[in-house]
Amino acid sequence: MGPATIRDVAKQARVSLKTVSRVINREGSVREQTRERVLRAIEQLDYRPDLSARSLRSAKAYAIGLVYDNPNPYYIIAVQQGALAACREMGFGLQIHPCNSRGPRLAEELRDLTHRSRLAGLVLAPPMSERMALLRELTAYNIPLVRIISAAEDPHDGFPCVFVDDRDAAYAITAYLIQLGHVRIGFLWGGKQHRSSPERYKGYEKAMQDYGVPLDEELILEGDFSFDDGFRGARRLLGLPEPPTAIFGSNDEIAAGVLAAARAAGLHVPYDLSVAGFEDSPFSRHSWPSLTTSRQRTELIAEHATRLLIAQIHGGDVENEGFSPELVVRGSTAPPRPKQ
Amino acid sequence: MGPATIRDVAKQARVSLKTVSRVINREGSVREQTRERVLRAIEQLDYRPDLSARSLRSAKAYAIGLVYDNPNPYYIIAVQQGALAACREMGFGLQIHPCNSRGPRLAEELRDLTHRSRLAGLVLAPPMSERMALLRELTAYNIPLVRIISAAEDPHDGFPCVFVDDRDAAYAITAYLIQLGHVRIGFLWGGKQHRSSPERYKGYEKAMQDYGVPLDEELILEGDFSFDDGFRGARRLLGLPEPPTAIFGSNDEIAAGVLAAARAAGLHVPYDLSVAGFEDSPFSRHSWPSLTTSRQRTELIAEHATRLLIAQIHGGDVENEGFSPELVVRGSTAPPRPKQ
DNA sequence: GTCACGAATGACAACGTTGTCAATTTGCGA
DNA sequence: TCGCAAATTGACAACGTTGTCATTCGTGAC
Repeated sequence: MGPATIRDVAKQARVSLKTVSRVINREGSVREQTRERVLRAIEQLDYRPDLSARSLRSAKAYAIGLVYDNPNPYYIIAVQQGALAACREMGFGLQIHPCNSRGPRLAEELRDLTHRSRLAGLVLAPPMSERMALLRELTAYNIPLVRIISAAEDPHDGFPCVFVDDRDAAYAITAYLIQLGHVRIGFLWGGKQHRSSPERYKGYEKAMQDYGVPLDEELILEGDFSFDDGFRGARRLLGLPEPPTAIFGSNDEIAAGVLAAARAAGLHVPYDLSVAGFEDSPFSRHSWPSLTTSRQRTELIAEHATRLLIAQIHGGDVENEGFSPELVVRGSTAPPRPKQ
Repeated sequence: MGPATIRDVAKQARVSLKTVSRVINREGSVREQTRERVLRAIEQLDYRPDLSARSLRSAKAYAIGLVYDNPNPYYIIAVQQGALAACREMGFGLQIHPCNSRGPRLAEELRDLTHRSRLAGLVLAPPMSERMALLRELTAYNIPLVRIISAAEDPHDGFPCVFVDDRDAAYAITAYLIQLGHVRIGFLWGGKQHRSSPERYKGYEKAMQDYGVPLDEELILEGDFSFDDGFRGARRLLGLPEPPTAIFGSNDEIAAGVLAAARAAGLHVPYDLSVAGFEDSPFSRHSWPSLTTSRQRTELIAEHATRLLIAQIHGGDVENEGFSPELVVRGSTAPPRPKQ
């Protein structure tokens, strides 16, 4: 005999199924005395409602999906933690769905997932959250969704989101480097498939322009968020006739690669070269020297996005919300060595 | 009108519900011609069976739970990936369940999870997988489970498992250091709540004994798998009158802390000090110098554990299986500097 | 004591699927 | 052509829950 059912509870408490149901769902219209009898029976039998049966009957869903395609474990774990926190609080389950953002039939895949598992909606992390075509398809399928995206301001494009101002954060880092006295500041791009990459670049560009520092194409290199990109990019920059005195990597992993390249070139960070990253991953704290970077409260952001999704499902008002990363100054940045 | 149901398919194909069900579940006893009509209808209506209804009726579950409490994102992501791979292949869903291994009512928590979400069973990662009391309780609740544990050999204790021979791996690393010529080899423990910690220590101890190298209590320090433990531990060891020429950290994070401490002390790794880690995390590749470590195929191990669980649920024979980590030699180890 | 009315409770159907078992059809030998 | 077993198909109940609606109960006014 498996777990107790509502039927067992009803029998034990000498009430009907429906009354037990009412107690469980706090519907009211149950006398205090009856309620207590039912609660005692639930306690005694260790009864827990079966989510399958419940969502089947009530046509409501009690789980949401978390969709991502991101190689960074720290990011993923933080997003999962945040989403789980919100889910647990709201009594929802969480179904994780790592997937290939370049897959050919992603919309169908997500729809199948949603229907098969009776998901109430989806939280989309970058870069899926930035595919307008995908968003439109999912919306056409009537799937509620909330995006986590990189944007300087509320996009007001009809798709609810939590947006992170990468541009502003990159601006802050660049401005900080400029204020330290740097003029030749290298920039290493992240992956182009993430919208945060151009956003971060725009922040860099804007700060350079605002402070009247000339942009030098030579100091700007493409990449894909990897350690190796940082290593190779830095090696190339440091080999220039007039190398940069500071390098801003689009994430901490790139910056870690830059640190390694600097060390290999015999340069002393931060005195010979300042290095800045982005993300505040443990890398940035444990590297030597520790990295100046930009802290995103990823867990909080994911939690908020999840809450937003659940509110939307409940038919509440849905207000997009923005988060600004904050500058974290550590040991990898210093004024440039005075020219001799 | 929501997603198509089996009823819609039946109507479209002009057959009974049951026949559609038979086609979906490959039960046979359906004429080829009928089968095709049904398949066409399924295709046209984009029908997907509802997992809630299915598991509700068939009393079978189509999802398993993955239970962990581990601060290491790389480990978690790898375990998730492996479990997901097996689940997808077998048509199962995966419910992740990070939890507090020291929680007071863990068994009840897991039972509730299992019942509420109709899970077919649980995959337990360390350290939950090592709590015999917990295992007994779950078994008493009739919850199928498979453990991922650290053990030198099949424990034959009645609880199915996939076991990883940490002891052997630690032996290999220690033996390698000894063969390089090291005699004073420091050992920094991992967290005591993980069985892999004493296992790794035993491997270290056995290698020292086998090679006739005296153990020195002074060189063996406790810790908890963290960067800071590595940093502090190394600082203490390096301050000894007769410091070690090599330090073996119980995981890569500890080893990264050791690297940082060595750098702070002005030592050149590997010439002044050899450092070895454990786990083959990206840390170990991206640190400077890159770390000699031990590679566990975590993803494969988790996939295998999941497969084992599903086989067990299907009532198949369940054979425990062992995995041996392999030694990965990189730049952080070298022969000791000859005494002057 | 009766009546009316709202609160409390219960009977029953339904959600989408599969298990059981009976009904129908098919194929094949006589 | 008929009979019969095997193959194919379908009717119906059931899984555990909640929605709908009817019924019963308790209470206060007359």
